[in-house]
Amino acid sequence: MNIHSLHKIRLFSADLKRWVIKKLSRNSSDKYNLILNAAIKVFAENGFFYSTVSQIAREAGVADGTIYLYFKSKEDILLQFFNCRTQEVFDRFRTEVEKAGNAREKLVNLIRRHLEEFQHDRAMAIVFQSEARVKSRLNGRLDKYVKDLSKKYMDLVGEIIELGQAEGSIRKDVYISLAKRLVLGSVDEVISTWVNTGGHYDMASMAEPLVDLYFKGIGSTKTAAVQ
Amino acid sequence: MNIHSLHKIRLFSADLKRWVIKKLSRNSSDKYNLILNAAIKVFAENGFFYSTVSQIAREAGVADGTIYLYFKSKEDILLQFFNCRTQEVFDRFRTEVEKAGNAREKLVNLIRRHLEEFQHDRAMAIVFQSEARVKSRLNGRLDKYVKDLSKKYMDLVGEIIELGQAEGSIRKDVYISLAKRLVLGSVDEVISTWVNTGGHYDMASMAEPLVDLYFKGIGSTKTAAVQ
Amino acid sequence: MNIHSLHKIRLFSADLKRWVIKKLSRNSSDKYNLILNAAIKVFAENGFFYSTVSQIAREAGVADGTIYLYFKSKEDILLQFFNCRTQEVFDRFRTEVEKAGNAREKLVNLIRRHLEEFQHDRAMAIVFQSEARVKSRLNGRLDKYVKDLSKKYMDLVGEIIELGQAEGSIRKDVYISLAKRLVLGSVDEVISTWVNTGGHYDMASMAEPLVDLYFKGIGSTKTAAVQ
Amino acid sequence: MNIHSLHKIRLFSADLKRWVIKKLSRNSSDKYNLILNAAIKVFAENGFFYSTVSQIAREAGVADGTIYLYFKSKEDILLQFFNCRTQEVFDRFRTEVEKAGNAREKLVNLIRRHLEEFQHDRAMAIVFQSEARVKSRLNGRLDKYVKDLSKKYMDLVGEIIELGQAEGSIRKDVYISLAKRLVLGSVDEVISTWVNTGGHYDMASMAEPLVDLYFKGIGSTKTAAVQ
DNA sequence: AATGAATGAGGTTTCATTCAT
DNA sequence: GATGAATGAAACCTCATTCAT
Repeated sequence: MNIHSLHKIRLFSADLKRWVIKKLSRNSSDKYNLILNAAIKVFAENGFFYSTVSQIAREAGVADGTIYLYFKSKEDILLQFFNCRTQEVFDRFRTEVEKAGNAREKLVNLIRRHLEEFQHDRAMAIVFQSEARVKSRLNGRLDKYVKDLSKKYMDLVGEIIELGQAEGSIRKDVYISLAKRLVLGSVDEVISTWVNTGGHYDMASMAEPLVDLYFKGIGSTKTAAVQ
Repeated sequence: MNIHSLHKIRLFSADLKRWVIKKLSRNSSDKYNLILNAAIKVFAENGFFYSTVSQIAREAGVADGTIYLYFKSKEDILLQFFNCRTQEVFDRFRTEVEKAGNAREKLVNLIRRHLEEFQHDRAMAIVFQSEARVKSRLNGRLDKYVKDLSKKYMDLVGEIIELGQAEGSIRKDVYISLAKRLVLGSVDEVISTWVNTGGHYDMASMAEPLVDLYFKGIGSTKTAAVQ
Repeated sequence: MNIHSLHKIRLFSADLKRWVIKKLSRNSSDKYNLILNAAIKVFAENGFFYSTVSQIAREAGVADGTIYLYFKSKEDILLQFFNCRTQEVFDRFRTEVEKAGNAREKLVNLIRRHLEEFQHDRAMAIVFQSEARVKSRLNGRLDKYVKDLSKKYMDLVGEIIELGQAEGSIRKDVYISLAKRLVLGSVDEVISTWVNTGGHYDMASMAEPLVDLYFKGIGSTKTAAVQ
Repeated sequence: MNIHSLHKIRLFSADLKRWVIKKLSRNSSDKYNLILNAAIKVFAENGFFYSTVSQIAREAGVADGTIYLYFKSKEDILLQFFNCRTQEVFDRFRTEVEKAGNAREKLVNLIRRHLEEFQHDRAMAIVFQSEARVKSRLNGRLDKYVKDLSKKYMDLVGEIIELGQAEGSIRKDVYISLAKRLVLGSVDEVISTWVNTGGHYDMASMAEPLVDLYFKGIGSTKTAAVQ
């Protein structure tokens, strides 16, 4: 009996436990999501590059090789995350926007939903905030999704602003592409701050004050009027 | 003490002087910066994790081993970038802010300088935007610099806003921490967009319109007044 | 609890049984020993520091990476050698000692077995003689095993000598700790010589003459008596 | 001013001190021995393989390159140690042996001197005990010296034993080559133990008891007589 | 479909040695 | 002779991926 054997025995009981839990709890068809969720969790903890396929497999309770039955590669997992997970989320943004009657409400709904979704799934928020901008060989394909998503978001905000201009609630002389970046940038920053400080407070309630700031600006009425 | 001793002492101090001059004048900074710049360029092209030390060495025109005379590790290069490069830049931000007389001008100066600096060194901009948020083992020490810098920036914006409130140019009821995130977030987004679209247009000229947007908001005067 | 549930439970326990059997029966010991033996052979030829992991892998007929499934590092291989291989051998020493009835026979059995074991596995002998004393960073952990083993051996010899003194076959005024070093040192030297000269002659047969020398000394009877 | 600069400045004062000490204390001709001694000290601390040429240079207060003016390579330093240092020591053994009148005294003188020399220079003792047996590519040339030295020692002991037999103080039926290994092995073991336990006690005084043990053996007179 | 032992390419890093000053 | 910055070969080790079971 050597150290190697001893180590194996220790692992054995941990594995046994995992095996029982897995057998008892799973209906064996949703492996794709099981792995994807495990991966997001692992990526959120260690970052994509410092996460290993084995870690993901362990977290998911499957064998390393199993992952390759559902994903082409480690990079593909991240790709799928950006592709389908964030698409789903974005679709819910749209629904929420459509519920509102005017530009301001639409913007509040969009941002509130955005903050809610990210607040609800912190691992997703971390991965999104951390990995979306990473410059990497993934870029070719990752960019495709990230830029697409970003564009959709921008377009959605653009539509709302144009609606507001038509309604008369938003100034006609607003430089739209700048306004869009103002919105997306500040929401992004709010989420980043939330993520970096541990994610313990309620972010969604910041939607209303944020939109208020967009509309009124920080200038005093007098100043604004004078200009 | 005889003449012989005296002579020895004279020689000694001549040698000492020569030794000190040599030690102090060797501008090892040359190669340090040579390598750092090469690394930033390579990181900007491939991303930190997909860059190899050999690539950096080739770009700098030195041997692989030479890099380890100036940096502890590959990670250390990125750390040094965030530590000294960005500190230098930030110091110039402060100078620019101090030049202006009122809050609005200070904000314009800060943002214009920010955009100018990043525009001036696109590789730096790319690395900063890409790697600063990456969740990694680096984080422990990288975060130290990134968070520190971010805090300094936030504090600077905070001071400006408070000044504006004292001046009467900024509303007293502005939720300061939100306003700060509005500013940092939108500037960040402007830079990211610039980087992602190839960095071919003039970003610095967007400082004035951006600040205008902060002050006046996007809301039409009527709406703002009504609320 | 219905029939369906019952069926599931039956299947479950069948699976559980299969899983446990599989886990326990995999004889990973095979490859562990395959690699360990290959390493000992390579170490014996080149010395630990001049042996490369690739050489060991080639000798074992596995890929370089495979080695790291069974050993933490190159150093760990040497550590495992000292830990388990030499422990096994030492246990056989003890058994051999217990077989004998008196001190002299015990000493002969111990030494004969010692010489036999090393003679039987020349690579082991070489590695043991060469690497056990090496001053290195390994020392921290290597020493643990080597000193422990050395102490056990010393204690065993000490017990035998004390037994001899009780029996009356060994002088009461013998400085025990010196006598122990006499025994261990000379056996060590006999093995070293055997190793260095190519290991072609029978070492085990030297046990009896050696012990004879210990007991009678080199002095002529007359001299001994006179003193 | 970055971390790199700071580090350099810290090193500067250490270097300055070293430079002054060196200039003041040395007569610049005995570099060979200066380096050799420094190397022995470093080898004793870290072992040959974990010692770097830079460490030796620092310990000697010379530049790395200077070492190669006096030694062909790192290995050559160890070689020179075994070649000249131990030869010198061995020559003193011979002188000591010649001083004595009979075999027993000669043996005591030899061993006492041996223990004294090693006790006097612990670093030498450590390096000799640790590195002499290391199986390495050095072997080709290192062995030459080590084996030669070992043979000389063995021959010296052999001569003494033969003298003793002629004198009548040593049994005629002693298996000489075994007796030689008994002597060398036990002295070696005594030194190893002394080195490993920190080298704080007086080893030289063990020469007399050791030789006593060689002559009288451990057996009780009665037993010895009976056999 | 699921497994996980085995693979081996390729990365980071060290350090003995050289050579221009 | 002396220096020490620069070199680059070569080592250890990791881990994404494969494939026989």
